[in-house]
Amino acid sequence: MRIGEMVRRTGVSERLLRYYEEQGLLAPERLPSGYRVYTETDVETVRHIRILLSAGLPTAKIRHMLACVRDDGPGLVPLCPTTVADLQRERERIARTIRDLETSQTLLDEVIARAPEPARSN
DNA sequence: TTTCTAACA
DNA sequence: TGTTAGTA
Repeated sequence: MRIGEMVRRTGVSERLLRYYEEQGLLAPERLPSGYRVYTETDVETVRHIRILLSAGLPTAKIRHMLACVRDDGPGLVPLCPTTVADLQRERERIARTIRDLETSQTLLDEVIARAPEPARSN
């Protein structure tokens, strides 16, 4: 199928589908005209990409992860032995980011709390 | 009409 | 990411 149908099937915009290709996440074949040709597998791959992206993984990690994942309907299943470790590492990275943001939030709360009454009316 | 690339908002 | 221009 060409990109138009992919947009309908996946709900992902043309722009984004081309971007995923540029990032090495998809590799559709080309017609002599230069038009991209996608397969059913690509539709599935886009679903995986969306899930991994929602999980906060960068496209570079997703690129390696795609070959190591299966889809049993309800969710993704990590296959390669390194995949689980990679996911745990990402989880830790996210946890670290959350902690940093909480520190920032606390700092802001303290500053806000010291504001004179009239200025705090937000 | 649909898609492509490249570049700008 | 959206949008746009000029094509094939």
